Amino acid sequence: MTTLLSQTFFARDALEVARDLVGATLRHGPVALRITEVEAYRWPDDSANHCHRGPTARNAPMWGPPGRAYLYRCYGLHTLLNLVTGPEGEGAAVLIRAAEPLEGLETIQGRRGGLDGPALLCGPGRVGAALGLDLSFNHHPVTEPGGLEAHAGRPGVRLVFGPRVGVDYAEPRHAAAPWRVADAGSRWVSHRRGLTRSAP
DNA sequence: TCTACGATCTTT
DNA sequence: AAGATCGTAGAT
Repeated sequence: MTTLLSQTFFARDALEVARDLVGATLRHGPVALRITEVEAYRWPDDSANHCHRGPTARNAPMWGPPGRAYLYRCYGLHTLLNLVTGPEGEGAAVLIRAAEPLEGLETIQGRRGGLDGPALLCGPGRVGAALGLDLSFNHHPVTEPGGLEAHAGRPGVRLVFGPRVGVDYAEPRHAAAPWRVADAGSRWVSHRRGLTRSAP
């Protein structure tokens, strides 16, 4: 049996939540995924964060209560899933970058054109596709039963850290910050290069 | 309104 | 190495 993560769990600094989300489970219908790689988009000092320039229509979910979904469309085709962190009124979230399939493999493969192996779930666009998400999931509470849910996993995962992917537009100190977190022992991790044992 | 482009992935 | 493909931000 598993338990839903609480709103309190998400009401912390994005980096802390990111560390604790690795190993947790995402569920949506027949699909269950074990989170293996995430990135923290922190508040207030993070120029890579979508909220860095203040509220907009797109980033509205990030300013809302913790434990909600923030989805956004990237490059016109990929739907990227974030989980909102920190207290309401602060714009922070954790991007889900990769996961390992636990249940619903056939459903995932159906959504991904029958692919197999880590290519199925390594990369944030693939995670969104595997879970069958779209922008209508914005604001959805993953701390409540029904629809997309986040459940606690087993603690004690060995973690590795590194710079976030695709944030070269940010200030160098933010682009280089080791705010990407992954399961050291998992093969379901994208861009393994750049990850080290040293915590930030 | 208009324009440029992105927290990406696939194919060449 | 480049194309797909569109919502959004920032400019006008």
